[in-house]
Amino acid sequence: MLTLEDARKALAKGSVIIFAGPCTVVYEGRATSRLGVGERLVLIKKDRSILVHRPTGHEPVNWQPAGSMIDFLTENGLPVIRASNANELLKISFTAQPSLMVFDLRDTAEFEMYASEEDMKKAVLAKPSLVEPGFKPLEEERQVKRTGRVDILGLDALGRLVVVELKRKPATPEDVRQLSAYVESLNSEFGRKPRAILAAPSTTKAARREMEKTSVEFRCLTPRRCMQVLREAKGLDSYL
Amino acid sequence: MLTLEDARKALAKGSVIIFAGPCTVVYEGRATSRLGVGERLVLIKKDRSILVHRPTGHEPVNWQPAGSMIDFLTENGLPVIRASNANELLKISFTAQPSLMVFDLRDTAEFEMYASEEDMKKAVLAKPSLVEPGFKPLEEERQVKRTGRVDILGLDALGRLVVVELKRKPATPEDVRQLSAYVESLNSEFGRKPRAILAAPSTTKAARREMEKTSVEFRCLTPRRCMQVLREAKGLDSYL
DNA sequence: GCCTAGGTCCCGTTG
DNA sequence: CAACGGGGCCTAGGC
Repeated sequence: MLTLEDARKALAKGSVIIFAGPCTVVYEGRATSRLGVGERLVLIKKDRSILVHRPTGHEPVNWQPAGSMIDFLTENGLPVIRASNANELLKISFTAQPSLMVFDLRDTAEFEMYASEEDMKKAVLAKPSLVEPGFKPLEEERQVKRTGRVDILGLDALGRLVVVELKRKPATPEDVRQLSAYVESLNSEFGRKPRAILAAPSTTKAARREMEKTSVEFRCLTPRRCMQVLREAKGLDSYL
Repeated sequence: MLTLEDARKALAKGSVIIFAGPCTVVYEGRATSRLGVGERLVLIKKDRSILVHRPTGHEPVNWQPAGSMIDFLTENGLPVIRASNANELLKISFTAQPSLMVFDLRDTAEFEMYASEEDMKKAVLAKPSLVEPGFKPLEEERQVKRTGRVDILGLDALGRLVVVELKRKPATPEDVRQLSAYVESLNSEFGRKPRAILAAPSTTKAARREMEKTSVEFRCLTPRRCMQVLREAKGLDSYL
């Protein structure tokens, strides 16, 4: 039978802890929440992130991000977990003795994710015609100066400035507004409107309406196609 | 020693399952990911949501939302979990015998959250002067017709139409664009520009610039203040 | 430290 | 069903 003292030691040692049992949960911070008695799992990781999971749902019902201060207390003979940081407090009060499990997890593997918006950008830089024939991205340095608002700056076949926004999901009116706001700021800076191209697998209807109003152009581009292009480019690289 | 057959039965019965052990994870779907060998916790909930947790970090490294199809297989004498839905596949392959835990969690409690944007709206409807002296929200019916884009429609002390956008966090340029897009659509519909008020605890600098350009007004309003007003309104209700 | 943008975001609500 | 916006979003990157 593991005790709170075991939990303290395990956490100090860098283990992962799970409590399983009936509890109530109170949270005060950016918002406030209350959760009555029910049986839940409480995960405490070695970085002192903490998750309260109900028996359903992808998302934890309550949590505290990594780096919080974790205290194990006893109130009325039952365990209480306090997880706090500068502005927030999470308090988990068990209403019966929970079971306690300790895990020593070694995990140093790298996590690799593909088909992100960043990958789409790499693909377009490797093969600019994905945007349109004759499209030429500006050199990296001039890209960087404009970073943060637009994904790719370039010139079209006629030498006109083009701002390209990439989306891995169907484009929304929000995406269109973001792009046309950027066009406007370039316009007032240089006195000339650049072309704007929104490259995404599709658009919502409202986005399409917004595009017509603001003369943002749509170019169909899927993450899948971009990954193909990246594979081909890589294959070519290793061949050469 | 629990077996995969036990896991199948537990899941069918509505229990929550945790596997703990070394595994690799492959995901194919909206994106693609690869995770090499490492020791992790795999939670499978009764709604067949599934979470793969590494020893650090609030977020699961891989997952599948509720309702996926879960298969427990054996490959080379070791357990494999396949969690799939129409378009996505998550495959967890253990590289050594994992431990298996089963939990029967009863949890029917209601989760209550306060200080949401919705609560801010309630507070303003209870005490419209939170927006400005003389502000009068339109009746609920005329609100509803306009729902989905703007939080509150009302009239100011001079009878002018006012659209109010509430935010519980510092207002961003995106928030300003959203509001002014709405103002524009009302303008082209009625031929007259309504006033626009963004009520939030603060604004980012870029948002402030965007507000000046588009004549969106700022009103400082915190979730905390709104909760006070709601408590007072409630207290008054129970007194009357 | 603030601020911005992405995410397999998830999730609820509405048309 | 798509679509739209909130969230204690979290997290990574820039400045």
